[in-house]
Amino acid sequence: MVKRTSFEGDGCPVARSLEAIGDWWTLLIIREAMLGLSRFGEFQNKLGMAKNILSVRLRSMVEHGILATAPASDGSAYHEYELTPKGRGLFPILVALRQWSEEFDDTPEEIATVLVDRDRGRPVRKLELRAEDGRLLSQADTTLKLRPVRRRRSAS
Amino acid sequence: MVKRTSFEGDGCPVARSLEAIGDWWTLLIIREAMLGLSRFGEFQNKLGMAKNILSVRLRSMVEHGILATAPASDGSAYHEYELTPKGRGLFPILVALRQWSEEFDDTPEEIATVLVDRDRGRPVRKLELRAEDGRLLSQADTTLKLRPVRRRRSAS
DNA sequence: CAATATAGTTTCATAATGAAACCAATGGAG
DNA sequence: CTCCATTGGTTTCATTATGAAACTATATTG
Repeated sequence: MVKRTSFEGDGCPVARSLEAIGDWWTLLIIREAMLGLSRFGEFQNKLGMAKNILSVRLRSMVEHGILATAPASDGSAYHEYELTPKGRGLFPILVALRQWSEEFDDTPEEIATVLVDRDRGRPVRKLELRAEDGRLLSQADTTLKLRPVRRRRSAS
Repeated sequence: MVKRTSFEGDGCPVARSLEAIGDWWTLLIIREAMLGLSRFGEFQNKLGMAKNILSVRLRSMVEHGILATAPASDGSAYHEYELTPKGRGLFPILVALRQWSEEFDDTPEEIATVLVDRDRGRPVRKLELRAEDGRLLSQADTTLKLRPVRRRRSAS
């Protein structure tokens, strides 16, 4: 073993995202950040995780551009962690994970919360994958295509 | 340290799904399974991972009901791993991860593939989250609600 | 100024990961 | 039927990651 294998150079976009968020804690930290938490102690309290691990994770997330540090909004000398647009972009992943649990968990009655539409207070629909023309797609309706290699030209 | 913390009892559905698929390899194995791989050697070859780790992962996925073993379809005495409905249900998560990379990766030109609609061969749209009535929702349009605790009644 | 809270870092033990060697059961060639 | 390669693992061992607890430095509160 040299290192826990890294997927940085991999052409697979799934592998690439796992490189940044594919560990046990990162997505949970993101989830809490989306709910408004921003301070080290808040994360540590809410998640009950070891402080050294939290420290390492937060640093890594900042390096990956998922979180950014900012001076504390309450005027204190401490700083806080806030989601960048890249971090907020993880929302669909959290929703997908949630919906998978809701649909397939053996004991779904233990799930404490429901994601609702703020206006109506009604549960949201399942995530939908659609074709360009709007047709709903399932996995069987999709394929992977090699991305056209866009060669850079000297002029134009 | 006693154990790598488990999220089994947690009420958060995100944590619950991470319990099953929140490690470095599981989702990549799923991805390959969705592309049609089913044999131990195929996974090992394609992913280039250590055999002992693959062995542990496959066993865990079978235990979690994501994969099932079946007699080999080619008539040999070996068996193969195939996705269960629960496993196929992970598709939106893979799509969400892919789209996050596509949108936020620093070097998106390195991404090798595009997910297309099989009929037209055109790239799919971004995953859409909609309200019951069909309105498109962003994170800001949603909230978490406590799930009503459904008490079990003796009769009725 | 003393006490306490915040945000970490350090130290140490244990668990997970990975590479490589090993092994048992097929499957195939002759 | 016999020998050999392939498949599908397990075992062993070294290294890395994780976690609990103690420790520390700075900031805030009384």
